Amino acid sequence: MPRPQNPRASRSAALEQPAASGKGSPLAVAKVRPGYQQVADQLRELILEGRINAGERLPTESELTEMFGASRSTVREALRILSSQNLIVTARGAGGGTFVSRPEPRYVSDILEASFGLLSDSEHLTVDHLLEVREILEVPAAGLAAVRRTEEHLAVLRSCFPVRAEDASRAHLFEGNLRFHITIVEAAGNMVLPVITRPIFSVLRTRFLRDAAPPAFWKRVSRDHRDILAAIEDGSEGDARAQMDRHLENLRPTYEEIDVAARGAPGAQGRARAGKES
Amino acid sequence: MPRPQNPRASRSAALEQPAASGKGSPLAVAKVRPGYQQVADQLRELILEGRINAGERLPTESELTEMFGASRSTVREALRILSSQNLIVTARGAGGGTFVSRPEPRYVSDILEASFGLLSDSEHLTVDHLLEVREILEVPAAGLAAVRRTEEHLAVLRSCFPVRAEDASRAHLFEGNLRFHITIVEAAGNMVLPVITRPIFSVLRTRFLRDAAPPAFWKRVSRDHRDILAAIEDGSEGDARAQMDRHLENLRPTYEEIDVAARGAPGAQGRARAGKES
DNA sequence: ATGTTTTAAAGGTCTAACGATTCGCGGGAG
DNA sequence: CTCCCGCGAATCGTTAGACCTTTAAAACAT
Repeated sequence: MPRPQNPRASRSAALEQPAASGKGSPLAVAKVRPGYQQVADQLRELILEGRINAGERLPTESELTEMFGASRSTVREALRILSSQNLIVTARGAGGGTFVSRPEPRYVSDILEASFGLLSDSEHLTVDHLLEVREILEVPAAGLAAVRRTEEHLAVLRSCFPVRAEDASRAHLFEGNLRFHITIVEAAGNMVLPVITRPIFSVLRTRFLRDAAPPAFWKRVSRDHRDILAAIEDGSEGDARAQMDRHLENLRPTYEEIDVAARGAPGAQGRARAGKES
Repeated sequence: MPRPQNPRASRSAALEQPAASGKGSPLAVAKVRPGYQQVADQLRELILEGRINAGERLPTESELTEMFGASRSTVREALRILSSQNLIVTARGAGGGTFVSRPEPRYVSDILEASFGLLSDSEHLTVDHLLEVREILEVPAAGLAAVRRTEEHLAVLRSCFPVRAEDASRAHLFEGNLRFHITIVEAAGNMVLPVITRPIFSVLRTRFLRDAAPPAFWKRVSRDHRDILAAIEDGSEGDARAQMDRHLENLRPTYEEIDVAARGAPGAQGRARAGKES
């Protein structure tokens, strides 16, 4: 292999205005942008400005082709860009077309998860950082949840405990764990919190915890959760914060041990393998 | 206009596995997915799994065409999807090709900003929620910054104050404001914090504050900032938290007044207009 | 009325070029 | 020998046109 590695400039694109005509060199010019980028930028502008409202239909691909003076392929590539940013959805058939998407929080979480996952590989995003963010977010969230939770939230929280010991697989245990914490941040009544918390949770699991925690760990988690739930049931903000804080402190050592072990023993898991496909 | 509105199902796509073969109906089948989605999904998998590392080159479009048994158009649409998720970058010319992108935190912020902006329109994401998240994030961040800040951070923070009164335009004032807060969360030493804080800041400005704040507001901001800076210079975690908390409480009324005013007086600004293009 | 067939609109896919950009190499000028 | 220029190849960017598939609604038959 002849060093493929790093090509030329990074050429950000994606979410930038073509402008950049500000100060600096008096000969500042805009870099050439591919047609599909220009089309995508303009359409995104229209959507973000609210010129086309959620649920409304965009012109057909043929019409866009005419409007922009570009070929259908170019227009379609622009539409793929927008659709992968969840700004539009497409439907085939007679009443079909391209529609401005109603934003769904779940999409944002998915994107964040992919991004954090990559950042945790190459940039300096460590397990400590992620746990720190969990503390920053979930401790206040637990406090708010104690005040704002509904009966439905409490019901879900009570259902997050393993029913029969040893029946639950690791995956199952983690599922309950995830649901417990996500429900709490949802009960805090602020949409932003679950959107951010969920991807951090996922990354912590897939890249760091990796189902390697011992049963004792899950025992402790279960006990902690009971205490947290009790505080939230009581509606005691301070107590809920304290319990959540304690809980997150408790599980930090396990995450760090597993992380260190994974680093020490190479060839353990998934990332950075030299693929040898068929 | 014959009611364009909401087409059929939302058809999430984007970041899902084709699987879904689990429990539920015994006749569970996978929905038909367009070719470009399948190609994008597979390539994304390869990248996220680390089978292809950052900076490495993917096969050329012609090779992918052969590998997937799809036309070049289809492959290219898949590549556009991945590039808009900042997983790849493309370079033209001889040594060119498609390269796995090194993730940059800034991209994540851009995506979050667009997403939060849309959510603040149609979903229940209010100015109160955003301010609440700022408190949750920035109060602990200020505390951490007081402990972890370097001299460089302090230098930047000191440069964020308006030099001459009335010289600074609203945009300029906000720029300094933004830089001050972002620098603090950066000084906290946790990459995740600025990534999340920046888009929240931007959305608060563009959708709620809209440069409508009176000079008295900016006076107060400036005074608060001085107090916060002093606490961070002192290295006093508790003090820094307290000052930041107070600051955010101080500016809440202004945001809310402007928000209410904008709602009360229609036709004020940008979003939700019935477009009438040429 | 109700069920079936036809039709037309729209996105999805394919093919086959040609254009534009960039790197590296080789030849000519100094 | 060195430097510069230009040429060619590799690769993405763009176009044009055709055909397929899906879907809703209109037309038709029962």
